[in-house]
Amino acid sequence: MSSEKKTAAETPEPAQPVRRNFIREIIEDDLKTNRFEGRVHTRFPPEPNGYLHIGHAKSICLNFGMAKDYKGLCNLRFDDTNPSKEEQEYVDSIEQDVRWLGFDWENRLFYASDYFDQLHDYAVQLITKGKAYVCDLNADQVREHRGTLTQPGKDSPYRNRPVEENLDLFRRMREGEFPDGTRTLRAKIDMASPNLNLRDPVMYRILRATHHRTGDKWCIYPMYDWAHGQSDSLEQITHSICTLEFEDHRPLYDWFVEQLGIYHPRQIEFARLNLTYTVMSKRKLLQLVEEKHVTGWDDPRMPTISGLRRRGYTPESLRMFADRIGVSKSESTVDVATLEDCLRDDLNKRAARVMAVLNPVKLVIENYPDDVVEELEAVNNPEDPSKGSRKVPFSKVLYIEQDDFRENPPKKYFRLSPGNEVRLRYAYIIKCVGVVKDEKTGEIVELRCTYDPDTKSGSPQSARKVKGTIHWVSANHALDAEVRLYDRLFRVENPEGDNWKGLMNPEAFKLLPHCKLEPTLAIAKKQDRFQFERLGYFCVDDDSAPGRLVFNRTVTLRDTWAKIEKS
RNA sequence: UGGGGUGUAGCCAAGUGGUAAGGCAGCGGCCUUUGGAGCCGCCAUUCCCAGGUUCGAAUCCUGGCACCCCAGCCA
Repeated sequence: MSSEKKTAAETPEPAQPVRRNFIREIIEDDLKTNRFEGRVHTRFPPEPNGYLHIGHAKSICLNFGMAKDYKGLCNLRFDDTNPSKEEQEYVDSIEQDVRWLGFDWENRLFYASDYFDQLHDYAVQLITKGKAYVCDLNADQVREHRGTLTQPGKDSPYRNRPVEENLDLFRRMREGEFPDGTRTLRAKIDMASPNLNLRDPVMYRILRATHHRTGDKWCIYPMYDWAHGQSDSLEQITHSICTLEFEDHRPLYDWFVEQLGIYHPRQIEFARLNLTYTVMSKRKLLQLVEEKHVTGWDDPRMPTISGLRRRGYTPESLRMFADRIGVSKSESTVDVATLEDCLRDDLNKRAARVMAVLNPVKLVIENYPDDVVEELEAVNNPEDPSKGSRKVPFSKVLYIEQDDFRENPPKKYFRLSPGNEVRLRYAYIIKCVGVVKDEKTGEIVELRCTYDPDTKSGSPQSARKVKGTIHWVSANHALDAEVRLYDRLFRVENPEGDNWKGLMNPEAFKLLPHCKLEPTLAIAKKQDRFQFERLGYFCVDDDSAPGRLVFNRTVTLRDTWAKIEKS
């Protein structure tokens, strides 16, 4: 975004007509009433305790997207207040993922830990005002005093310590005089509040853990509620967008900034994303990784951004998805078909078409000369003529897909069967005249066909129509490749309950070690994406190397035949 | 049975007192040298339920019901 363009007074109307949502309404209202001097400044605040998933992508698109649409800014801030769970590996992956998604925080990369000193000073201020106290209760005792959902809590016996004593104790907490968990600093609010977050919430706990950025400087660490709002305030955030479960925390968020008398951002909550056939909680994703149910955070079956990237999803398709599903406050589970459609929509326009045979069966054209190789013209992308065409070698011996031949074809089967004709894409119409089987297993090992030389694609006499067109590769020219077929991680829409791991889809990964590809693919580079005609979209996997090609299936094409056959 | 939220089609989601957008899925059809793509059509007499206000209610009022979140020194 260029920095020169902001005429402060003009209404920062979104450039394109965009989908309305309640957050835009709030922002536009705040702009109208000049609540934040016409500024819009958001932030994406991940905790670096795991890899980002597609639910985070929704939040990233929302936060960066709102900032962009209203000519504002969006910060990246790591919420790193719990060193026992956070690691540098995670911050690195998060930065990479946000960037890959297409967003830029420019020079505004922050950490809650940047504010540890300031937060400490703020805490001293609250103590001095009599609004916070050091509590000697241990965790169990604090719980006992908290009361229940229906019963008020009891005041801590340490609640009314003199300010001087609190100041002294807090200093000694910070200096490491007390063991972990023996004391906390608590806000003095209301132990009888119906909102449990207001029953004297803990602000600091004693925790001896090495922080990935501050090392061993601190042995007390701020809690989320104490750190988050103040960080927002320090960064002059206008709209602090978070998920629904923090709605109950908003009174506390507001209470802290008001007691401190500092700049007051506005917290807005929206519903987190759920997707069918997968799990989204960080806890469960971590478990899948640690227990080796998947190969890692970037396993192509994972709903993580790195998994989707490796699977072959594009940033564009993920942004399109975020846009399509919208933002609201009602709990929702989006059909994964919506995601898949976004990918197809994007790649249909961009991905080069190519022919690949995943489950090959040999096909011999009996009346085709033994030693001839024709170079046939094939269109690279019918949706985009500017992508031109390429030459594909054709010869007497080919491979076709096992699925494209049926000895006993069902009704409406348009592909090859004994005595039937089919077009070989970009080549000739052929007829099946024989089937060679393995004597022992009965398995079909070879199809014998004849071709009609008058039907060459593009030739004037090629107008003859047949019902089906199938893809093929020339056996002598084919490249060998490994193809990894991926599908939904779980067998059921909503994998819940204690047995959720038992609901995993054993078919989510299938290895095809010997697929046959047209020779064009020899130059495919990592992350290149293609449409394998009639099959789906595929990308070159990170494991791929020259001479050892590895492709991942990102998503299949829509398959009308599969539907017909099912019914 | 405390507090905070949410209920519009199979799944998302607009709608802000004037007569139910859009997308996904599904279903028909056209077209097609990808059973792809594209195109056309269908898909809520009704908005959780019941009353009420109004000429007029998904929108306002009253009373119910259902579901989600909160009792970490996690975020």
